[in-house]
Amino acid sequence: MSPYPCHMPRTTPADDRKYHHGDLRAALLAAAEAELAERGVEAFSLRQVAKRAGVSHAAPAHHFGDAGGLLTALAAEGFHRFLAAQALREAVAPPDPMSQLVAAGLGYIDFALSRRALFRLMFGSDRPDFAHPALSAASEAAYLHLETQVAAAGGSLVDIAALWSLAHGIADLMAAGRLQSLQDLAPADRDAALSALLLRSFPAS
Amino acid sequence: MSPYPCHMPRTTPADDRKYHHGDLRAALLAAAEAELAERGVEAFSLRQVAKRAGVSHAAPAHHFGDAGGLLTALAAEGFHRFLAAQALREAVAPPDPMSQLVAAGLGYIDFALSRRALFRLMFGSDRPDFAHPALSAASEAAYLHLETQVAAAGGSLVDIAALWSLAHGIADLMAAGRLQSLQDLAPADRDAALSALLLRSFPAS
DNA sequence: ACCTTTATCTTGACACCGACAAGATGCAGG
DNA sequence: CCTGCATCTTGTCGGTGTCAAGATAAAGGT
Repeated sequence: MSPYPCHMPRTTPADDRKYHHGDLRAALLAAAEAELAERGVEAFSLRQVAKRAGVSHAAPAHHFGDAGGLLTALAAEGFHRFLAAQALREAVAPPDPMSQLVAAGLGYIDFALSRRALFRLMFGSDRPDFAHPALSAASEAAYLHLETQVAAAGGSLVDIAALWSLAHGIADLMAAGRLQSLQDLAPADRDAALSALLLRSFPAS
Repeated sequence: MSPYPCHMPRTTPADDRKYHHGDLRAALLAAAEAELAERGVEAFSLRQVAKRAGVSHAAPAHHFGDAGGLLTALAAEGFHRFLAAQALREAVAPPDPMSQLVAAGLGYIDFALSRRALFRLMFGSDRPDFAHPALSAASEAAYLHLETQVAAAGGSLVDIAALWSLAHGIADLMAAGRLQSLQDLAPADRDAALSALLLRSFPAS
């Protein structure tokens, strides 16, 4: 009697449930993100992730070491999507530096609201290892993007701190549901209000 | 043979280790805050808190229900200290509304830096029950303080969102160690830089 | 004074969790 | 074919939160 229920191959090539999964690493990351979204960072469970991916409870260890390793990889991936969310806003904004700056801020907030748990993992958790090369590089890239944009708008180091803090504060508070007056606005009005808010970080304008 | 090691009364009246502790609730809150500061929100353990307070692992349940209850009470206490930190800054600041507003912002940041874990529990965690009367009232009081101050300075609802977001963003990012350029400044220079930063949220000034 | 009620705290149990060790399985290269 | 290795499984350990049951002390009524 084989202790493993499913050895026979399936019809679809991208199937799970083979002993050697094929792309378990990616599957675990996807499962982890889903778990994170459903249960939050603080109730995150490695065994639950494994179960969701249809794999034994110790399988993640081989790919990520421990729970922190998985969360580290997830946070790194998160920073890439974070930049993608900003790029999405920048693509439909006027090309002048100031508009691009505001667009990046809106993307920052979009990301925080659409992926609350991931956002908190990246900015409000000690569990990921921020010294890990992959995560360190990813977060560095996000900071660099901000730095470049502020420089293009003729801003200084202080302006970086101002814009970043303001965008981050709005994003974090809204993600926590503490700026309901803003959240209740219609999307268009909301964007306008947020844009006006973000512009305050640059006193010159 | 009694299973309990210490039944005899002690010399000091405020001693622990009696079967009926006397003020276990407060002792647990203090132990919980110490645990929180040492191990962070995410590694917080109810049994560890009980051990630190010198009490059995199920003792907290009677006073707080479950782990969430203890964290809820802790967060509520945190909001009181949060207001106290702001009052400390306001007391040494000029009495004009604008200076008071900046002082409150500095107190906000002071609190986040001196009690990182507690700050994260209050603003970046889902574990406390924010619908609980005690916590709800405490956090409401903090918001009301901000609202009153902004109104005194002739500000609107948007100004509340702006100042709050900026102060919160600075506090959260600094608590995460992500604004090192500001953190490295000497205290006096740091306060000056932060004050200038906070003033940006009011475009008129 | 004694007895009962109630609040407080302890012990014990259960399921779940993260980490480790050992074994099963399949792939790849000799 | 068969040997080596990466991959995945099972089993186990200590730790954790929560519940149930019991022990203890304080309070209150008779």
